[in-house]
Amino acid sequence: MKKHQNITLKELANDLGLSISTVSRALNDHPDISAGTKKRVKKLAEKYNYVPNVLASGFRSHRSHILGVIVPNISHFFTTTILKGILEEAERLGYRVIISESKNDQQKQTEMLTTMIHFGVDGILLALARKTRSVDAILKILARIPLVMFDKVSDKIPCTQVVINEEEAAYHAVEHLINTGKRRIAIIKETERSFNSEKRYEGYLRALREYKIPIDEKIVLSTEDISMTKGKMMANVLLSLKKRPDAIFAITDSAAIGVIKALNKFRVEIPKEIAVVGFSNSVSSTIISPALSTVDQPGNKIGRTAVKYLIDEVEDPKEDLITKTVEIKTHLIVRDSSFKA
Amino acid sequence: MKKHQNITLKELANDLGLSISTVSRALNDHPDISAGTKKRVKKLAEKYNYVPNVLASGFRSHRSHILGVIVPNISHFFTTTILKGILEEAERLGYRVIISESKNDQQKQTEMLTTMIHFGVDGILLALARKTRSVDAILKILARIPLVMFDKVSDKIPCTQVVINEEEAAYHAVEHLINTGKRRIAIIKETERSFNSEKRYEGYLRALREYKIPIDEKIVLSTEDISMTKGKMMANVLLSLKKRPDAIFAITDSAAIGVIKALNKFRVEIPKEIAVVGFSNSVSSTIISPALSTVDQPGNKIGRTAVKYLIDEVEDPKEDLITKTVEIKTHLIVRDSSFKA
DNA sequence: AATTTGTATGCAAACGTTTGCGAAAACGAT
DNA sequence: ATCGTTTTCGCAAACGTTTGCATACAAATT
Repeated sequence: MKKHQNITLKELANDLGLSISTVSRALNDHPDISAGTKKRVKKLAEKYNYVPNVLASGFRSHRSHILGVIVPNISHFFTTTILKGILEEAERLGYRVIISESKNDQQKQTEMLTTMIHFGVDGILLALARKTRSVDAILKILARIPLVMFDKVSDKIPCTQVVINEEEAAYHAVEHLINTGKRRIAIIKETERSFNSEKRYEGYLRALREYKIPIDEKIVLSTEDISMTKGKMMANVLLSLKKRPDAIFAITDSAAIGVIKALNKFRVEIPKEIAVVGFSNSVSSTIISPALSTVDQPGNKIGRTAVKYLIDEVEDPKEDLITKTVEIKTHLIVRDSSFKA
Repeated sequence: MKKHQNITLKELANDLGLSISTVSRALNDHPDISAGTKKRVKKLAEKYNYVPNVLASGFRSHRSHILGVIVPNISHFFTTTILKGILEEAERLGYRVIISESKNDQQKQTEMLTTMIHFGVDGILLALARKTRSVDAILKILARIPLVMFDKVSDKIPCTQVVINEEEAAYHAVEHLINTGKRRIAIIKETERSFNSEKRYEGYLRALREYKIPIDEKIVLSTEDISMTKGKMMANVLLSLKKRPDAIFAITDSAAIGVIKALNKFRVEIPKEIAVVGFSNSVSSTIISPALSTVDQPGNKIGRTAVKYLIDEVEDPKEDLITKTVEIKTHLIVRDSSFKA
């Protein structure tokens, strides 16, 4: 017999000789209830190990205390660090988290958004699927429940967004290469209209501009579905150039690792001939040899702050939409694939 | 005004001139309702885009359609592949999944189990925290709601368990080394009473026994909190031996990678002098050079089957506890760290 | 003493669904 | 025509909580 034999408000009330409503209010610290009864009630509740039936109270008060999270791919290390942060903070604040993977499929993403609403989540955390063309569906969601975006965001959606300082991070990565004497710095970025890629490219451009290094289109490479394999391919392209670069900035660790593999294959000395810098500080960046210099993104903090802002909104809903961007600081980790300072 | 203006059963009933109960039953395919009305009801429900209020129905029927998952660490690649499988299968069957991390902390684990119950999950999927000494708390949970364990299990808990054929997988890994001519095969395993480690060790022993290779305690190494660093340390130990091994089987990819790093450092030729085989087929196994031979564990399948069995139990609860072990087949992936067949 | 104000508690409705039971309608068999 | 069956449906209770309103009593004001 698997029974929910949890004690209920009614039983507490009976035991105390009080009404259900008084007990309920006492437990919720309602100002109408005297300090004495509150204490009495809470003590007994404690003793009987009373926990409110979440389903019932959620049903009644339209609050499930569940947050929905949608990410493109749960397997990316960086994503898991964010999820860790989300889980920790949510649990700390008494919320549970349901997670879904959009697999970078826009349709799946909108589907998940609506089913999450139907499941009664109190708010949604969203990292946009790549190739999200239309944000209409998301705007509709936004009109119904609190939404906070993180990592993969869009400026077309008026909500609070928690991101890293992509542009600045990239700027510092490139600046680091410049500081170690590199002057012909290639970049490997994404073709598709990716928010993150664009920002990082901007940082790259600004660094070159500020250090008065001319921009050479020949070593600005773009690829779609950036990956290790694509990194290898792009490295091959760069190696075949008459004027080879002396450094490569890949906007993704996986691509950077592909680059290193290609350079290793052709016995190019890293970082002497060509230095390499990646982005994300994935586990693999310390596995590859030479170890990859990369930008560390504090995923945990991103997750925590995203949750914090979301719950703020859940518990104190605003009438109007506000666009707020919270930038989390990153920092560069210099390893053997580029010179130490 | 963020309102839930979802259509309800009542409104449907009014529109159709039927009672709420009839509409409810029609939508749930109750045999009492005629085919005609069912069709009528479903059509209108479709038209109005009716979705049952999950909170309400959950409250009433004691079914939340939410599954709880507890894993030690969400950041392990293998874990994320399992989670992927869990998410896919659960969503396919109309369930949501809430995930928690025990961080290998037994107390946290029991805490999470109870809060999950209080949150009204229909069933729980559990991968045991390392160092779970007492299973009492889990047995209590088991008495209340369906529980299925996976990956990290314990034979002290009478429930269905979905695992890989640890022993056989290890056997084949070692057999492979033997087939490539290796005769002095070291193993790096865990000290603590880890179910997985024990099983893999048994497989190692059986392989040696069956191929009549004597077991040398000197090259059976144990460590706690097995990791890359520990792998390096163990490799150093093995290299300092008078009679070095000609192969190392690490029961974990991370340890195996540590081994490779150490061997590389001392310019030991892999696999000629010493071959290395790991376990898990993590992403890093293709990043390290030489690429690591390892046992691939089909995480996705593990997740899917675990969910399947759990939902089976949820939807058709059994009176008695049954211990059933489901073994998912693995297969060895041979890469450059050992000889190709 | 009468009235007002304030404090502390209880009553009962409501949230949307499921479900046991009863009743009406339709049908068949006698 | 009568009775029994079966089919199809509605009534109403129940799940545990929250909350607007009413009530009771005490304290304070006039």
